[in-house]
Amino acid sequence: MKPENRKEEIVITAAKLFKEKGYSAVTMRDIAKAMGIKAASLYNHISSKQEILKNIIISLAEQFTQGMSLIKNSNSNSLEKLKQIVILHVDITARNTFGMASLNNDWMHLEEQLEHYLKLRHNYEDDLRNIINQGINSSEITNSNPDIMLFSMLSTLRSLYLWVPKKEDLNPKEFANELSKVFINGIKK
Amino acid sequence: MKPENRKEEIVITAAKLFKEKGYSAVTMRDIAKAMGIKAASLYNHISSKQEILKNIIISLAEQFTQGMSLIKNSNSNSLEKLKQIVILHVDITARNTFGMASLNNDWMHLEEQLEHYLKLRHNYEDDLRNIINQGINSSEITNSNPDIMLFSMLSTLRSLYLWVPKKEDLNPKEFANELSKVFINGIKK
DNA sequence: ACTTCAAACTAACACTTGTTAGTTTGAATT
DNA sequence: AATTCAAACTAACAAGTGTTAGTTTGAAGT
Repeated sequence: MKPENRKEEIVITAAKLFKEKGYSAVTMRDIAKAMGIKAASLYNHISSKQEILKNIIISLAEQFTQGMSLIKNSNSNSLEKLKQIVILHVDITARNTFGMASLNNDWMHLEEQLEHYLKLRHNYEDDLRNIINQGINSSEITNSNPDIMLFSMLSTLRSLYLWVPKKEDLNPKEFANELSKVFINGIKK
Repeated sequence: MKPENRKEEIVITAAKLFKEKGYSAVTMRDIAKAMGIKAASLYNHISSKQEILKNIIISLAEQFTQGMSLIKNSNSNSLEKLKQIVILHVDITARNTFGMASLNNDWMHLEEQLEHYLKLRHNYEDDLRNIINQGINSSEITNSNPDIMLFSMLSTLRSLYLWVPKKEDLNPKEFANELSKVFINGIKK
């Protein structure tokens, strides 16, 4: 039986600091100070700094993988699937703004888990690309460069962690809905 | 008369490494090794690690500011201005993929120049927001949440450094043109 | 040949890093 | 009252950090 609570506190505190300064610039002493304890005490709950990063990133990456799996196997059409993907990103980001910063900016500091992470990310991108291509084939989506659409969507969705916290007035559902409209219809009147 | 060439080499080498691992994770010894010299030798050309970061980021930030100034004072309509902004980003990014990573991810490690940088960035965002609002007023742009359009565009443009190097087949002009189409018309057929 | 000087070097510094070992605390359980 | 144990502590480590001081190298200009 592990003290899962205290460990979770450490991971959350660390994620907050990682968002501000990045993994490498945050020291174990920084994390400890933010919790009001000494650095050595952290090791009663976690085994290494690396383990904190792994906990933040891998759990998020797997949430995305799982969400994508549901969406791609649903029988919605492509545009509906894309909307659901926007919702997936907004939801996960809204529940974990701090961790999303690490997922985006500190994944390269993963050690043992780097390969696993890269595999998940690659598969996720492939799934998204497939949905776009299916949309082009079914004439739901305009037949221009699918990589550019993929890039544009993914860049925006990956940056959500920077904007979601600033838009607390808009609830996640509304935010996702407005954002989908921009992707799908563009900004032109 | 300063050895501006060697200094520039250091800055470029550092930017490459900063892109891979981030400012904090790159040591002066890393930079030196990449140039085939010893860390202490770097100090014949630069005064500190911080100065390298400043050189990378501030020059880029000022290029954006200058470009924006030309665009906002032109007498194009709003959609044309937005196209020109896409071109601005693609051009600067294509000429400096490494530095753009630092601009996006390491600006918070600026010290003396942090305030200056934040001011430039804030003004840039305001200018872009104004162009969008003008487009809404002139009925060129759809009257939905302008912050979401701003966010979507800016996220994509800021992530260009990740994608431009992978798309060497597409020339910058074409890339910018395709990307503008996605922003303006969306992905729907 | 002599001087100059950019640009490299060696050696060292004070400080910070992640982490370990061993110890103390204090509340809950027996 | 005695025991247990999670969770804190102090003290220390080996390695790595940015940076400085002083020295050597070697090509270019006189």
